[in-house]
Amino acid sequence: MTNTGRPPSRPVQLDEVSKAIIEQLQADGRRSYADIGKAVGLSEAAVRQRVQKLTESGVMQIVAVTDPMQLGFTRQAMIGVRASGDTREVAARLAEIPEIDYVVLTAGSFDVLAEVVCEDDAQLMALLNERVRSIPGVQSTESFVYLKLQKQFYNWGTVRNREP
Amino acid sequence: MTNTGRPPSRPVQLDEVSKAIIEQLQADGRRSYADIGKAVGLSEAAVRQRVQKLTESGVMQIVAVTDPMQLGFTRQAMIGVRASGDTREVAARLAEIPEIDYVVLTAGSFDVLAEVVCEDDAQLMALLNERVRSIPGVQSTESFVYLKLQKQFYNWGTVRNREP
DNA sequence: AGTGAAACGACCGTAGA
DNA sequence: TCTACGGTCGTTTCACT
Repeated sequence: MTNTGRPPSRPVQLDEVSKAIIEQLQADGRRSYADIGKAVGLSEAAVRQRVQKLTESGVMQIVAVTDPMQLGFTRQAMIGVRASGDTREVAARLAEIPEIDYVVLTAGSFDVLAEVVCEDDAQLMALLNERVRSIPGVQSTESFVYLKLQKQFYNWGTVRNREP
Repeated sequence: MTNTGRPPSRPVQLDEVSKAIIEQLQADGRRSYADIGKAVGLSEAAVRQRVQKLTESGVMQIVAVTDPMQLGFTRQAMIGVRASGDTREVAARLAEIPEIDYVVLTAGSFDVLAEVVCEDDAQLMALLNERVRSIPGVQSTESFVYLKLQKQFYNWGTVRNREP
């Protein structure tokens, strides 16, 4: 169930049919295997076997996603963090914050990038000052407040953590 | 089907039961309504009605997500873009690039943030120089290569575009 | 790996509290 | 908005290719 995480010994090669199946499920994760079969030219059983293989091998996952905007989280931002010491610890601390839904360690002029989802500016400001900048090792932060999301396509990486 | 996008006239208030249903579907988007009903203490029909309402109103979506690592896309990076002129046009151009899965217009020292998913450094470099930095209006870019994804939780924003 | 068929279980519409 | 129930369709298993 849980994916091992890291590095693919050898990348999984998908044929056109599997890609088509994934596309169907990207449009609607609950589409029936029978419908998908009709769309890609395969029997229901064959589709189901492929989907099972894709999910069990950890290549694909079918999940619910929610719209933060409609739930009242109207303020989003990316926070760039510069840190001293072990940046993994800083990242782990950031990941503990429920309002932060995305944390990645990076090479570049930031050590960590974190995306926050807040209800308003006040919550964002409080979060930044009270819970982000107070983490030991955090030297400075830079915030990029979202104005408009232009494109979003779902991938997932090596870790999939629920909020703590 | 398509969500209107933007600003919630009034945020949707979810009760504990709906939150529990969403949690079930975040763990497994194909879990049956009957199973979910057992978990949250509701009949199958009631669960189905709530899920239908959540999806039709655009609060929730059930989709397949894939793991770029396992598919051979081992290089990911966030690109910060500084641009002159209309940043919306730059964002639109970035969104046309298939390897870019995430584009957001921001207020801050970058005008646009874009996440790229590449197979290797060579592809990333070519992408940056040939297709990003060549976009009219792009003044400078800064790249943050991903070392480790620490946390990821799925939300979706105002736009959900498939690759062009 | 894929197909086909039969048993089972999930899903859907409707009726009623 | 929930439960109850019957009809329909999807899913599962298995034998076969």
